[in-house]
Amino acid sequence: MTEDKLPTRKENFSEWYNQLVVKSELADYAPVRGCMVVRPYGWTLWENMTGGLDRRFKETGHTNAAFPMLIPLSFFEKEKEHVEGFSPQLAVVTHGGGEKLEEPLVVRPTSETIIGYMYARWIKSYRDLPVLINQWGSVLRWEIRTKLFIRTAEFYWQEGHTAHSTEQEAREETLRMLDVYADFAINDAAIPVIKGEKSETEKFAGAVQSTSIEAMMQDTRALQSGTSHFFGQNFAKAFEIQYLDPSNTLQYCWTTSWGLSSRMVGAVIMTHGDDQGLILPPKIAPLQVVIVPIYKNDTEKSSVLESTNSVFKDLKDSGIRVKLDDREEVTPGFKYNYWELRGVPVRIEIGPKDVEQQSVTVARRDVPGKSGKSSFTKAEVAAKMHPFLLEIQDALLARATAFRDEHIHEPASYDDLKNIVQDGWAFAYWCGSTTCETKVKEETKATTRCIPLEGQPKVAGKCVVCGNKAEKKVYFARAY
RNA sequence: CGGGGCGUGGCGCAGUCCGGCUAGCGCGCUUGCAUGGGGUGCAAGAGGUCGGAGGUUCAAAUCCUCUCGCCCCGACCA
Repeated sequence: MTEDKLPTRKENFSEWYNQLVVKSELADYAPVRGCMVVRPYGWTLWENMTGGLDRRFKETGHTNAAFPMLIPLSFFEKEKEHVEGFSPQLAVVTHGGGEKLEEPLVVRPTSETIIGYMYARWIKSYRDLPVLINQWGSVLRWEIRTKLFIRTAEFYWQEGHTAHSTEQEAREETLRMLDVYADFAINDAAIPVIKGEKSETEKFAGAVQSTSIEAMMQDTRALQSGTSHFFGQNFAKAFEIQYLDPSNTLQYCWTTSWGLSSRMVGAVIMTHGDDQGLILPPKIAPLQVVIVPIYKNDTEKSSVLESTNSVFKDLKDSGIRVKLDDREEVTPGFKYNYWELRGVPVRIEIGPKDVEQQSVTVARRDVPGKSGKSSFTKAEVAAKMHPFLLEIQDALLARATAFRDEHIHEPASYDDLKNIVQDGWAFAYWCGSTTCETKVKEETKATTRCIPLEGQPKVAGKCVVCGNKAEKKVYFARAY
């Protein structure tokens, strides 16, 4: 375990991220290229995220199930765009039990095909609809360039798959789950996101329409943090997912899928972290409070530990995720840096002076140095901690929102757009043509992120690239 | 696929050109003592078939041949 200083975000944002993930013990590199090991601290963070999502899925009527990891290769060939989109990324199992398999099996890169196959068997009548199933698991997409949490071959996620009797109901489901993702991102992860529709080139392979939530990282690059797809009847026709309607006519279902992955962990790191390390939002932080005792000799030690123990108990009893760092072999200063690197939202310091005054010193992770320190009386710590954590949660969201808004600009011209996307997002009229989109990508590396669902102008304008009539505005940005 | 670079304790490196005692250094790790309100100091330890195979030699981390792996740049792909 190395505890050297991180590079600053300004010096080298990418290197800051790579080292931070490893040093904070969120994750580590696995012996297989492209794969990562999620360490206990990182997995606890992910669990706190999945918990918030899973609760929301249940509230919106979904139930969990599990589908197999291995999928017959032939399944992928049933939907044309789907196979074209995924075949370069597939890992294929050709042997089992020492023998060559009759049909190769694909390690799932996503589960539309196998779930579609099962839905076709289960759905017979309009009375069986809607089917609202979610699956938690991992998937594998072959990747060369990897970055822990952001792009790895295997990653953890959930994928919801639903089938409906009408187009409208399926479209509503897609937007409902996009709202769930946005609500989670904003309120739990304190990440402001923009909901929008993907362009033809950016949408999911096989979808009629893809929508996503897009977040801005501190290097101003965009990160797609959750997606929701409307498939129309594409998969229903490929897998014959059919039902008899009330008039005894055979109909194809309308299906959707939606997913949010462990990439969200990367989003939390790159949205909130600073040069000292992680800054975790209290709602999802594995530890919300860490207590550091300070003493010089045995006399001080016993009175200080008495105080830390009682504060620890008060906080724990009130439902706070708290840790007492009573290690004797490292100094308090070392512990400050250690827990700051790991992003614990609140640090409580208790020394002889605090004991004497029946108080504790409280330091906020999101406000470094003396200005983030204040004093609570010992008796009120537990009562004050809940609102204090909420205040921090709000401050993180406000800071991230301000940062994002400062880096979104509306270009006055195409040249202006080229400048803007070097250090921000450009919000501009776009005619919708792939030609214009591709031109921007080739000349600036920026792609269209999404056509936002909200905040569209009432009147048409001119495409920032070609000058033709444009109905809607889109975000252009460099993306992960 | 083309060009360049690197493999030496857990991590980062020196030593290789010009072969020679027991292969060093920093960080980390273990133990002890002191220290303790912002990355503490001192001392004693543990830990290496020098990427692998073969060869030259009295003697190889060092020279020769083959081989494996990784990184960077370019090409290709999205």
